[in-house]
Amino acid sequence: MPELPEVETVRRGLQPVMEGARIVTAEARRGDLRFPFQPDFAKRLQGQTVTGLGRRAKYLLADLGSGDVLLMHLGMSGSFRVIKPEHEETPGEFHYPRGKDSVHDHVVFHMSSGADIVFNDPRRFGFMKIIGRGEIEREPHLKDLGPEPLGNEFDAAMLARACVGKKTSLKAALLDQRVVAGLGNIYVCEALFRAHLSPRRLAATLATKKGEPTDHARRLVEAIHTVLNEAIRAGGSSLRDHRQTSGELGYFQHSFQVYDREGEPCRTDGCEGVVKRFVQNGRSTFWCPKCQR
DNA sequence: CCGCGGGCCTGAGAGC
DNA sequence: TGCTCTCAGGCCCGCG
Repeated sequence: MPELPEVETVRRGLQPVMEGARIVTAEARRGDLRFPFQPDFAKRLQGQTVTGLGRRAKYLLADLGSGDVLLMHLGMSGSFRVIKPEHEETPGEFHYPRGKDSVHDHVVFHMSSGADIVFNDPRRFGFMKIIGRGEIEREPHLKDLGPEPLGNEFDAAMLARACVGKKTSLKAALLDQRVVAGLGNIYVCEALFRAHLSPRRLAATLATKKGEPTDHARRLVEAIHTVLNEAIRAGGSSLRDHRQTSGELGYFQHSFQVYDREGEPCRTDGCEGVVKRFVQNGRSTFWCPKCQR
């Protein structure tokens, strides 16, 4: 499921009920997700105050009062939902479980705010892991990540530099989290479309020319900024699993220009092209061969 | 070192 | 209805 806009949507939904609140109890309702839970995972969270909730690429990081950090990843199908108390009730009163469809509810946090936070992940490609704050830079999942696409350091010069010597397609380069961290299949397709660049183009063609980033690199950075910001504003894209923490769907899928639009007309003004699909590195690429070069 | 293909899981949808 | 097949928003690993 989740690429950067979906994860950021989840972060914004969880922040008000997590930050400043205490995890009264945590439950891991099975032994593993993508990896086995650490021994005493739930116990180590019990009683911890969440002092902040951040995001790095597609990872969520909850800072804990103990100085530890809870690292969370949603995999392909992970989602969080917040179950709020119906009235102003005594904190400590739990509201979960609820509903029948809870087989894939794998982790539950009972918060001192009165909210229950439920992590659901049918495919179990997600994971949670507690690490020390000092270990963040050495953490294998984080240490090779490239720049945040919406951060200050990600610009045309940086992208151009990252493309130097790349022997792969532009599509594959943008999916490579070492080049830029947070894009996935949808937003790579959408950004390439908006920049009118072919997913088949060699990544190295964006590389720095005589110390100056190419216009193509500038266009692409601009397209990435636009598409991510719009998607965050829309609460992400809901194809099947993604939900906002309120349970509402995101609605950026209605703004897709190419993703999942095979055979439909290109939406570029004056372009008579048709959206095509083909497989690149084992993933579907959607694009308009007429206006993406 | 780099780039690619397979594998990890479950569920939805298409086709028969 | 029910079976089988393909495909899905991510990432790790092993191979060449």
